[in-house]
Amino acid sequence: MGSKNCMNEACRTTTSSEWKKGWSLKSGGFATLCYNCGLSYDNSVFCETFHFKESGWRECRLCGKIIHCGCAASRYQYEYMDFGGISCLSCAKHLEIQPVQPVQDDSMVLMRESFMQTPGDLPSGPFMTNGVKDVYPLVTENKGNDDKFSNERLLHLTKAVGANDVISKLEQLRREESMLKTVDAQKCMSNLRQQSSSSSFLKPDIGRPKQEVKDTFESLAQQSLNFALATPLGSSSSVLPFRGEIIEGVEQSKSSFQHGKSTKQTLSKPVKHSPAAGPETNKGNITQKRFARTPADVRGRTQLLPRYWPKITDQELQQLSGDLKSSIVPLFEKILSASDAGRIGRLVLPKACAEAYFPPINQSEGIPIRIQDIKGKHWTFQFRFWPNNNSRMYVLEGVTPCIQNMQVQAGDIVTFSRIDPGGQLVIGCRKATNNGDVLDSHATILPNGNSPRETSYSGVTDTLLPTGGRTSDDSMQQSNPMSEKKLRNIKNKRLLMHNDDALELRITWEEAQELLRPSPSAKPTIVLVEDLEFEEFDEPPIFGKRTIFTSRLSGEQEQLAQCDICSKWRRLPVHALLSAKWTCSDNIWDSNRCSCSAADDVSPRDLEALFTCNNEFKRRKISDNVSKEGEPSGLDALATIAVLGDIGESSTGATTRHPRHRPGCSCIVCIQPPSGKGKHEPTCKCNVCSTVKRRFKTLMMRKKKRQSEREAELAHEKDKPALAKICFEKEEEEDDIAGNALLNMNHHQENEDGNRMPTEEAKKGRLDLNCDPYREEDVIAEDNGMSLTTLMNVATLPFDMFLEKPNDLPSLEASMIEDNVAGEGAMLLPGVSGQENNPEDG
DNA sequence: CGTAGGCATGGAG
DNA sequence: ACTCCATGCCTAC
Repeated sequence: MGSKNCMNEACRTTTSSEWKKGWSLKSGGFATLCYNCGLSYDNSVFCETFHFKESGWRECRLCGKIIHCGCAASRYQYEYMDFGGISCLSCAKHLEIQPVQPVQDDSMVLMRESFMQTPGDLPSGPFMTNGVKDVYPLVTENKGNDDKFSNERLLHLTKAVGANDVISKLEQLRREESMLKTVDAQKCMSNLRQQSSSSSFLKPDIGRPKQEVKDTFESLAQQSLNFALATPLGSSSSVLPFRGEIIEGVEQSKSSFQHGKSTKQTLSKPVKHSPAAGPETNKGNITQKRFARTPADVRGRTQLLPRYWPKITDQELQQLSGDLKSSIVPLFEKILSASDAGRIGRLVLPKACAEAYFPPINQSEGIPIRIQDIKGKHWTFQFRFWPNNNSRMYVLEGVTPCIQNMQVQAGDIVTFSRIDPGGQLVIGCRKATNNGDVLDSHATILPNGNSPRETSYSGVTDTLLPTGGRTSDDSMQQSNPMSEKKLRNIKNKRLLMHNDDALELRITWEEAQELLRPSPSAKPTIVLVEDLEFEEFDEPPIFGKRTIFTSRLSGEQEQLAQCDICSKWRRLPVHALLSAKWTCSDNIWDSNRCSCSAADDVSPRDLEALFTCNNEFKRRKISDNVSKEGEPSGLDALATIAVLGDIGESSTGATTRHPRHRPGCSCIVCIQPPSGKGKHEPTCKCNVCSTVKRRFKTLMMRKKKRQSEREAELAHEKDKPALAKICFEKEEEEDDIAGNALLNMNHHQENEDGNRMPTEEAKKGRLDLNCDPYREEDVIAEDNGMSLTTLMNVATLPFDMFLEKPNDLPSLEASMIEDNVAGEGAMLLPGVSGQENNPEDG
């Protein structure tokens, strides 16, 4: 590893032999620690493995950000929330992490700031965010004793907390410090010991060893002291800063509530897709977003999985504190499982939470525990555990009345908080209808405007609801023994949540796809893929303005864009690429409509029709994603979108609707006259026609290519004629099927999967070949996601790029199109005949 | 037989 | 390989 200097100013050990093996790194190998002071000498201290398996991260009470202390976390674990001290995991000795100067008064602030690196200084790595808040690693270099409020310090502060907050933060600091001076720590500790011993559940077990009881008192008092000092600060976080003197050598207790077998630290890697993750989101109105609060004390933080972190908003916390007229410390929360909400009345408590925040129990039967709800009503539960795999499973028994009283059910969230001082536990609830309720969820507004629960949950919520024992389970399993696993999965809360998230993510991604535009400065590189030209960009795409692509009956393409200022809709050329911020003045294509004073290009009536249909389309899109039953293809969707835009010239009222479509529907099906009027001309260049022709052309060319290759192979492999013939015929058959499907406007991904097993129905062209019954993932990805997205992109891109000669299809192929369309080539929309579906008809 | 209590099992991380 | 935990399953009442 070479000779290195220890980063610790007070150590500065320079040696190549005295670095010792530290924590394991995700990338393999180990961090190296200074043998002298234990500090890591390189950035490995910041590796992901480190800072979430170990406890070197804490919340800065200055700026509220998660900050790394720079300590040798493989050896030490924090017990306090200020920067002054850490506790050794092995010997429980309390140590200072900054041995240069004693920590007191103003110097504490100085030290904090000297540790803090500004975001611009951060080395690249996964530690930039932890999914909750910004993460600012600390360095241990001492920047000297310059003025606490020097420009440099202010700059650091500015970068760290945002310019608007600097003044208030400094003022807050001054208040804290003046207040600290008035606090008699000893008296406070004494008082809190009394509170602790009189608390309903903070009483130490009689059977516990004296030392443990003493430790409990010490720790309790320390925690309560921390909180008592922290509460008046009005911090938005739940940190419990400790501002007292760091007492060298004071023996620290282990966790006061840590009972039973000590648990491994389970804090997993950060959830980086948390709604509030990242600097950008942090700059926003963070109080409006539900983000995962770090647990109420360090012990909790190091042991709780992020999914249990309380995600109460500041507003909710304020309200709760106001309602209860107390200071509330959010502890943890849990999404109710079916079992939890079931009538058995047993709420499984996360082990780490139970051991961190509930009183220690040594007997399986546990103890009765009084918990108050947010209305002040008290409930008594039995807090107990079951031995389980050499471990414990903690449960609250008798929760049914409370659960029912709160009107929560499986999937909803129960929260546990603590009133400090006093330690009274508070149970609350939160309905799972909020997008941000689930940690892994994404702040996504579904395209249909519904909440995730209203969409994704529907249909499975019942399964989650209390089923009252195994009777219903049995019946379900008996009725369909093959799907027992699936049923289990559906009932699995975790899976359910993840599925929901995936759905949201997929939809969001699709939507995002629609908004992607090449960077203005990007020069595309043209690459040929299967005879098709694609533009490749070195630069990442940018997000453009959402527009609606339309086509008139004449086949002319256009798109509608809304002005960000006047909200009027403007008709623009289909090739127009708009930036995310777009106004009428940017309308360079129409001099008459380049001002907000110009009349709206689209009448309100047409707009209404447009959005009605657009919503219908999106609703169907989501429905397809959820149920996988409806099978409108991507091309259908594209066609729908395309023709939806005919609002300008073809009012929806003038169309003939298929009886199975709802009134008001003006989708591709409904606007198609049954007599065949209004069909697309053979020379039509609309998105749909172009796509079909292009795809077909590619298919045919590839088929010919394969045929010639096969013929060449056959000529060389005459000893295997039979096998070659079979292979050839199989491919030919697949191509025919693919061709049929393509011509049916229902297959837009060329099928190269030789494993597919065409059925008799498929051979007849009756099946939707998007759905491979042998590959479920194909059904999901291709039918709903990829194909649609692909086509949406196709619709977004200039079509001429792909279509060299739109009308040069061989007459044979053109006739095939017609044959298939007029014949059995039916797109199988549920309940809709193919002829009505097919815009190529004619 | 139905229900509740307690433990076991297995999927997920 | 291990822990956690949702829930299945067995048993006693």
